[in-house]
Amino acid sequence: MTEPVVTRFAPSPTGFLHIGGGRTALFNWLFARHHGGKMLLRIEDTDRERSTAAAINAIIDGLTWLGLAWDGNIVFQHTCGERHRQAAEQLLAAGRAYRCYATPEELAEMREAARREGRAKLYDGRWRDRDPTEAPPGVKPVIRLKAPLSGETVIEDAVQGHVTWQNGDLDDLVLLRSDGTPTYMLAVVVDDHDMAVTHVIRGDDHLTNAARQKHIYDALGWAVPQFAHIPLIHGPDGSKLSKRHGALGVDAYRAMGYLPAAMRNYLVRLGWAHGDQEIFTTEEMIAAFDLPQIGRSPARFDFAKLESLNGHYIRQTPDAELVSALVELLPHIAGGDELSRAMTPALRATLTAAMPGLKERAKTLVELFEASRFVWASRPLTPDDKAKAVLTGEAKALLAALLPELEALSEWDAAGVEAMVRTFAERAGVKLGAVAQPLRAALTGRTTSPPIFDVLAVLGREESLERLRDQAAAHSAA
RNA sequence: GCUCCCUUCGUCUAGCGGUCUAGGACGCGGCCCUCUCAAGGCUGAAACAGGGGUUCGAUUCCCCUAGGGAGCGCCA
Repeated sequence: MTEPVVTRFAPSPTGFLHIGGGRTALFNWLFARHHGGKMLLRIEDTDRERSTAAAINAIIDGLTWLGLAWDGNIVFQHTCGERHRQAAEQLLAAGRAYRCYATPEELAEMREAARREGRAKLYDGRWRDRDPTEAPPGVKPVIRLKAPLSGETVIEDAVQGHVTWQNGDLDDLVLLRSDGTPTYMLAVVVDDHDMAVTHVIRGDDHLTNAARQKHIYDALGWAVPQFAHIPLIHGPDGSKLSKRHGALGVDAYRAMGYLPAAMRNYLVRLGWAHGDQEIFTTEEMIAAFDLPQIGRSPARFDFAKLESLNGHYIRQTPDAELVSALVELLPHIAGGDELSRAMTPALRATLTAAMPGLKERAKTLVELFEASRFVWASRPLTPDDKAKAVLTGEAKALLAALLPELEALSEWDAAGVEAMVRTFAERAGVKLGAVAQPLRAALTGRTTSPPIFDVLAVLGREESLERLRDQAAAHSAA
């Protein structure tokens, strides 16, 4: 029998959920689900300064929005300090660790010398075998691990393969700081062990840490979990994603109008593939996802592809659901409050009716919002420049002639209006476009919109006619 | 500087020694559809970083070079 899979996502609270962290969480989640295991969530909040409640909530919100549910209670690393200290003491007692009294100045010197001489090892081990009675009075020591001096350390990484380090290049890391608090290296190892984590899936910026952490596992006599170091996400220029590339937090993507399903689909395909398949439902992702197919080279973030995927998911989303998503996003969209204020059950119904035409044309919810303007704009409309250009004297004359015929129409639906307008255009000896474009300009104030007969149907008889009358009035006034 | 990792179309990738005249997707060009814009359909341009090996045979295996990335704290 195989042991149950336990993965974990362990972000530090920095104020938002990093998009790369989102992908790491997704991979952990998919792997756990695929194997019927669990994904735990641990907040690495040993840096008490940065770990505000708001920063922690940002992570929780981000994961929730992405639809990645963790199992069990959230573990807050800072609450495990006593256990970490205990582990360090245990190593000290076993002779696998020692107290080091080197001063910051000495460490700086050592670092400098190492760099100058081209050595990888920074700390020279000066307190490793020194008699503790030689300890300088009044200096609070740190506890360092007695790392192996010779041989090599090998990590069998599920993504990176065998990765080998010469132990001569790895030095004695600090386990416990002089103030008695644990370092990240110690805390991670102890927590992953205590949480019974079987698979550590994280960014490959941690790959070198894995070698050091293995030393700690070995000293403690614990089994090393299966590591999987996934390549980082890079910006379009090929360097690690950072502020200068723009959006870093998943909250920013949410505000830009991306759908969680699209984010998941985009993120999972960054560094992972399943043959030629591009579109995955969550179920399909879970079924297909596994570690061996993860690539080893970093992937650049490509907004164009994300947008394309998002457009696909928008088209796929049922109309009422889309309206809900849009309404929820309104507070985060510039100008969104205008629609929020205008919102009524009737408008919501109209908006829903307009969705089939709108969603076909939007790549983000923000675009959907912009394109929906004609639905809720108040009369008289102010046409944009392109629309104004369409409304030539000739066009206005056509609309004026069309108006009474529309007013006389008994049935008001897309097909009926279309049949009528087509006949009208034929009679007038013009192409349908010559009537449709002015109609669009007058009814939406834009030159692009959903099919014009759908617009007429969505707007309804009264609103449509009023907008056309507005136009006629402006025409005769001019 | 040192350690480790990476290298297929512009981008994400398929490929796991012969099936490769290197496939898909996004983006880009053209055509079709068409009331605009999309969507959709068809179609075109576009890549194995370079050099050595190994092999009957390398995109696939090994080495070197070049380029790129990450990590080198009493941060996480």
